Amino acid sequence: MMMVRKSKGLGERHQKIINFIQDYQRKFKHPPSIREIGENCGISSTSVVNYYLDQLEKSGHIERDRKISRGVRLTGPSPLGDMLRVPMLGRIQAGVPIPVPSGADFPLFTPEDSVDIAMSLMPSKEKGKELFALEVEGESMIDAMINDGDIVIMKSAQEAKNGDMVAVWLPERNETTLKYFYKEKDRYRLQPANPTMGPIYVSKSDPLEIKGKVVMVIRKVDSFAA
Amino acid sequence: MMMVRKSKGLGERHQKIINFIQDYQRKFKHPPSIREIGENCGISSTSVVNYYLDQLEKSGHIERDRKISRGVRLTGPSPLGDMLRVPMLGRIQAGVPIPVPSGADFPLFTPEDSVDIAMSLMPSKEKGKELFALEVEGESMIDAMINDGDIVIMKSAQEAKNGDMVAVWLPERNETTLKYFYKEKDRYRLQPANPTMGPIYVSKSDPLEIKGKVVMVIRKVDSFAA
DNA sequence: ATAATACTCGAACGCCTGTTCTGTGTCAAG
DNA sequence: CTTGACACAGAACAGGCGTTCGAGTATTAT
Repeated sequence: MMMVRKSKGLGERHQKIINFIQDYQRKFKHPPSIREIGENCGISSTSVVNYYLDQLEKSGHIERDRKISRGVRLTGPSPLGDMLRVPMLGRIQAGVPIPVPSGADFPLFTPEDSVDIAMSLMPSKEKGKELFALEVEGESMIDAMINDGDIVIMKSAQEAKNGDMVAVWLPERNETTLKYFYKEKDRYRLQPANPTMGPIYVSKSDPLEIKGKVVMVIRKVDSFAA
Repeated sequence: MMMVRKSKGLGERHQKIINFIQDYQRKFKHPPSIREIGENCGISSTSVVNYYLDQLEKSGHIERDRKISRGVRLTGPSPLGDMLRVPMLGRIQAGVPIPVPSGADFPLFTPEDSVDIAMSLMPSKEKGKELFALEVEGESMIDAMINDGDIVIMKSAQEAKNGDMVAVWLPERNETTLKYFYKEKDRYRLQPANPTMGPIYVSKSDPLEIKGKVVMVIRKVDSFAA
């Protein structure tokens, strides 16, 4: 007869160890040591922990940097990953200029009022260089498929290529708006994202300030319990 | 006279150390040791590294678990944090039923075709319980302020409260749609997110399948280089 | 029963690592 | 010049930590 007990997948201890590593990493931001794993999983010998760690490594559940302290890490669902912390600079309203990052107030850490974005979601590799976030207030951006409460992640920019979605300040209209940007013969075409709405044309001689390119839009559909 | 050199903020070495810790953590998934910091920052003595680490700790840039190996971690921009990995189940199209999670095909890890969401962005504490992501195909959801290519994060659900944004399958119309859900006297009101568009009314006697609640919408404005 | 395999423990070895102490050179204030 | 804060190097110490070895127990196959 074959063994029927638990030879197939992960044993109870394997799972316990994986869970502990995950919890420990989440809590202390660094991996546990072999002895710590043992103490918290009811294993009294470091060699036994090493025994299971070897198995978990072979089965692909963890990786190990041998010889160095706390060199274990989970491989699978990546409980921790690279993310950007984008500062939330303020709100956009139609009639109010965008509070662009005034320049060198960037190294200031604002753990609050910031948005975390998973690196894997960032389109280009504009790694948080001059990214900032704004919350949309009011429904003035509705023609850009952006609603009240949405969060737009923007990259600071003064110029734009055709097809970029940009935040522009139109002095003549006294209006901030988000539109797709197209340079035409002798004018700029600001195309709403909503295909059912028409574009705005701005002569090249008229003032037009590009504030930044939109990189991402996030809408949290709270539906906060009533 | 006061010192004018660099007493104000962070010195060159402070910055270098912070950057190294960040890069190292990103690369190896665990913090560096004091000696590793020294070697990579041009510091030949561990005591000097410790010297700077103390300063960075007092200034709040890092935290330290004393006495334990590799117990340094950045505090500010949180290069690593808790995030959810939501499986991307497929695409939504107007005339096609939503590929809901058919039940127990959940523990399968799909490192590809998944979306990482920062925990801090999740509205409620529906911690990845039955979350799944869908990519919107076509412009059929445009009345829900959702466009082609958008990613919707949904929570599996068969019922909904008033005000929830839900994905519903309307057998009579043979249509999948995202709408705000309101239960009225003898009918359901499906309100588009776009205020300029009118609602759809469905009699309570008519069939209506709620597939899930929309938790978040993400639009990546690629503007992929032309 | 015997052998093989899986699992567990304890201890010891030795490198890794954080901490601490002593010493040196610089620079500005007194 | 002296003093003292500051930046840095080097060495030494003590404990942390991964690794390895020997041995014991239980379960299963032969």
